[in-house]
Amino acid sequence: MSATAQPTLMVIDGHSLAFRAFFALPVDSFVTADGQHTNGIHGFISMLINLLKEEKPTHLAVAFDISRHSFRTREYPEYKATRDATPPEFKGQIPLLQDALHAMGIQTITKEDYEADDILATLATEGREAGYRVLVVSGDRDSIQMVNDEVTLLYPSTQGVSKLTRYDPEKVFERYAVRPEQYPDVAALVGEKSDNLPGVPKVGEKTAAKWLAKWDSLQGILDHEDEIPGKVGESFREHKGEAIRNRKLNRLVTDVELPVGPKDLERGQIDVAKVREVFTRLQFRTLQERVLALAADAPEQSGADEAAEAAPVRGELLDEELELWIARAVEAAPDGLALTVRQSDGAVTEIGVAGETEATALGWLPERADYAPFESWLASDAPKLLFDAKPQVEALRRAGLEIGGELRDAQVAAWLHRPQNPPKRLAELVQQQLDEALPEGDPNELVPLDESVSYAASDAWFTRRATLAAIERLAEPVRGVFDDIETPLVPVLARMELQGVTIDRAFLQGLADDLSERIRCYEAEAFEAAGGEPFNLGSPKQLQTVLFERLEMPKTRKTKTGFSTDAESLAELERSTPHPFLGALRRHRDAVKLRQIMETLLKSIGDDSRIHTTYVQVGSASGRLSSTDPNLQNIPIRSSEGRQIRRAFVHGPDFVELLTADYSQIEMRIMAHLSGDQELIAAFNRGEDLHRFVGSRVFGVEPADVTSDMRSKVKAMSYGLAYGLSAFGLSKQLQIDVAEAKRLMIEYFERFGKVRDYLRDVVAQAREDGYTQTIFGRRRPFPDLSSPNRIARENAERAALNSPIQGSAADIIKRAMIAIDRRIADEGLDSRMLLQVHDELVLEVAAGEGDRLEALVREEMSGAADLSVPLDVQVGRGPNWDEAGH
DNA sequence: ACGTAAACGTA
DNA sequence: CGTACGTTTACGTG
Repeated sequence: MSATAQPTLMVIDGHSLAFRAFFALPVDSFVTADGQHTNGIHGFISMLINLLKEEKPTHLAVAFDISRHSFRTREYPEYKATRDATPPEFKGQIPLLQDALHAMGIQTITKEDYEADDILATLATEGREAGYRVLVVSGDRDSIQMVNDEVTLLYPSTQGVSKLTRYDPEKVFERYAVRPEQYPDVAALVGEKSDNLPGVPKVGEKTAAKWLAKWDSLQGILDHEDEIPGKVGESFREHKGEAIRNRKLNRLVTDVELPVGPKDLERGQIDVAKVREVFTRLQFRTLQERVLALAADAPEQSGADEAAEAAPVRGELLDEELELWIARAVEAAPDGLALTVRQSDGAVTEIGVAGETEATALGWLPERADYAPFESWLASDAPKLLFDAKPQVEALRRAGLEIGGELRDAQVAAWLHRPQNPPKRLAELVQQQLDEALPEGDPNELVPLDESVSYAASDAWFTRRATLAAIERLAEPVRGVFDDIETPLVPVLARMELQGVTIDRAFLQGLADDLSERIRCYEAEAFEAAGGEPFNLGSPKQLQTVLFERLEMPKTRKTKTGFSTDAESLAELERSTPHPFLGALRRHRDAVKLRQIMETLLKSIGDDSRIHTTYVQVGSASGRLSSTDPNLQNIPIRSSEGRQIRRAFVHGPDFVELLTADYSQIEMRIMAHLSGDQELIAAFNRGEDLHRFVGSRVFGVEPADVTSDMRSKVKAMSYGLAYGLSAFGLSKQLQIDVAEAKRLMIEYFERFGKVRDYLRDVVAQAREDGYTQTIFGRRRPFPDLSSPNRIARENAERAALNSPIQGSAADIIKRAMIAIDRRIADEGLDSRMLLQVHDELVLEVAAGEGDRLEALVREEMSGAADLSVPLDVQVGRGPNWDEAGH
């Protein structure tokens, strides 16, 4: 670094640049393990490093606003009054950024009652007078007035924060056609929307520049205001007050009293230890290296953001060599080796393995004996680290390979951190956990040119490091969920998926064929009723034309694209404007929906006559599983028509029946437990009909006198409460007026006050902590609880209300599944667990095992949690899912 | 070819 | 203006 003859002072507006970076970088890509957003900090530091390298300032300071208030807001309350509140994700980034800057030996300056730009203007003025070359870095247009021959402004382009435009006097003139010191006059005339400062109507930059060219300054224009012709002239004379006010406000103060002057701002030493500490906390691995490289005055490592250091890959090993390699690797890595299984059409093709110091890969061919050491390690109870373990484990099982030991899944660990959006690919996890870019093959290259690069080995290498990092960062109770619930669940789910459920194809096909026939009838009926013209009944758009134009029905509620034709709206129409078309349409809709479900199921039946769904372990933010390809968690049950579909779910040839077991009212029980409401707890312990009991309290009658109408109202309310139901929502659901719904709710909370207190406290606690927690320690962040956006905030409140309840129920059934799976194995039973539908399990019963299995399932499900209320389990058995249900 | 909106199935 | 999901169809955009 060559010393420049003239010292260079760089002054930066910290707030405005961090804010720009915040909006330039995706919020979700920069979050620490504990949920702190860091995108603004990342962008700022990254930009700063580039500036230090390119501009080599000898003196440096970063100025921050202390608050949104300054002498300007005191004098003119409307100044900046329309600014949106700071986004919650930005909150907390500024203090952390200041920590990072201090660690880098960079001074930060604030001044009560002044904005950062005033500090910059003061330092720029003092610096210039003291003979410095001055660089001002700011995202505020008012900074343009500081520019002169010695002071250059670096202003972020509209693109992002990485590109800065240099404004010297020539550049300012080129852009605005005025001299820098005239710029505030332009701004005063034109106005500044973001500061809530309207200007003179009809005056834009062009007009302002023209006037200033003629009369030099706002004062000059005022002196000649009568000479300005036309409408613009009138406008100016009418609104000159605004311009004068704006000009007062945008004048930067150049003599703020500061504790430091330019000479005190010589760049300090980087505190290496502190940089390590702060940057590690922020999980900025690459930036940390870049900063430390800067300190060592060494050339930077070639941008780790673009490509991480390649994995140390060992060539293919066989027999004794492999045995030795694995033995050493296991020895050095008690927390597990990583595994990556590559497959093609469901068959294993290559397996990568990674330890502490090296990774290797095995090209997989069935029947090869030289991989025996690998197979025995695989079957051993040594822990295995994987990203998205389940499909890989299933491929290994299909290849006849046994896999033992804990299956620690990095995707699951990362999901426990951020259950809203888990990493979908390994590359995302690596970026998130290690701040490195995963080396990847060119996706456009069908056949890799360089066969020597094994991405299986490389992926395993990065999987290992990222998995350990993700697990390490789990907060203590969440770590418990990972170790005791999610990790043991992985092989259980894999078994369920591999097992699949048998479908009576002929029966299902028969149902579908019957429906098709009926659909044709309904369709003809509908066209007839609508005037004979055929159209697409499945098109909401065409339907709207028919309903609201041809048949001139009253308009329903609005949707984004027109008027709703959903079931509820059509039901209202049937009440208000009966018409044969509506009935035909409803029957058609119902039948088409059912047939669609049947067709989807038929298409997914495998050669083994079974459907193998995929359970997505990271599929929900609450902790539930989700089911895809096909979704077996939304098979109809409410209508008798729909329930027929469940008759197609049968036991396989080696089994004798299906067994279903479900928790009754588990969410209500969890609410009773969490709230500690003694009356509710006692009712559950007495084994009463809950809704009847609650109904008797709410309506003040004996339980025996609770009518079915009272019971159903109370039932709807009880369930609704756990979802954050409002009086309005309840009134709509029960078809009663809002006042009555409100009365019901008040009465309910009168009787069960602890429930109300609990629901209120959940949200309050979540707002404080930033997350909710289940009974077993699963957490879900809720940043929007402090959102200034009312809609977003209220949505977050309802979700927060529900999440400990829904999440605890998910924890409980997962624990039961693990226990049942273990018992089945320990007791050597041949029966199998097949399906999970949130509060229900479906098992396939082997001959002679029915009673024993039923007892075991009851025991493990009701014993899955120790609550202050019993966990009641309903069990049924039968030849198919419908008859096994009750 | 892909994404979004509307609709609707489950707990 | 009730939480959590997944799938299909229509229809718009490339």
